Amino acid sequence: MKLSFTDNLTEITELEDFDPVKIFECGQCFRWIPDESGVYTGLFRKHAARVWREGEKVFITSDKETFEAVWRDYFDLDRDYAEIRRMFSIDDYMKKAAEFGKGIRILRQDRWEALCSFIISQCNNIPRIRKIIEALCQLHGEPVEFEGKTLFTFPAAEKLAPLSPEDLAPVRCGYRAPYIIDAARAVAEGRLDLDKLTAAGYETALNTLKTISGVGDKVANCIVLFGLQMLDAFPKDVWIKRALRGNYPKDFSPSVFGQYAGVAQQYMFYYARSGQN
DNA sequence: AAACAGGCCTAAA
DNA sequence: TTTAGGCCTGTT
Repeated sequence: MKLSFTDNLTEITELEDFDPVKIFECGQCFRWIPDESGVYTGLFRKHAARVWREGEKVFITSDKETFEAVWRDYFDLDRDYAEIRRMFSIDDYMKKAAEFGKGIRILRQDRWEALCSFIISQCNNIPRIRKIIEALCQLHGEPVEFEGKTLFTFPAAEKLAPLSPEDLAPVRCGYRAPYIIDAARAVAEGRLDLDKLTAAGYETALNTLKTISGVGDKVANCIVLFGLQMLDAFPKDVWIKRALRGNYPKDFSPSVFGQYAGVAQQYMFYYARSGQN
């Protein structure tokens, strides 16, 4: 990976494994929106940017300082995904999935946002998940002025904690409203300290998250993977279950994919959903 | 129109 | 410990 900076633009070259379309559309996040030419706009906390790829170059509208403080970490740029993909040549299906998903990276997302987002994702489809999260941000997030437009941050737990489920009615999240508020209260009151979960280890983190109502095994694994960067977590949604059923023995354990099983999961999810197999 | 969508919760075997 | 039914809402 090679970096060069101008005033408000970071240019990355010599980095094969960075495809904005796959990163933002592979299902790990819901708030990066493309324009008609494939340029994505989004935020991490209060930091907004546009991101796109032209041939061998990746661009992020960010000065050097913000890139080093925010985006380098957010895009997990110090991890070698090409090397990870090589480790997945252990079986034919996974090899194809990793080739197909080449360019995906696991974002280091905000934990609280990941918790809420995957509560919302349950029994839901992606367009509606996006819509609900966007409404939540517009109604309760903080405005951020960016290139002449107003974007909104993901609302802080403290902001949602005092609300009632009825207050969330305009968000149209249905029966998930009390789940979101429960989670917000747990975080705001300090009962759930997301920052301490990483040190607690996988099992403890998973079980702690599952004490929040509306967070079961699948959602908890998503939070652990996308919010806590435990890349061995392997959330099993219906697509993954289908892929496993069709291509692996019944007693198959994702632990054969090792410490990056979660990355394997993401390649597999993206591949399964693409309908290419 | 009825079923389904990146589950979870509760009650009941 | 596993299984069925219900749940908000929007789309097909």
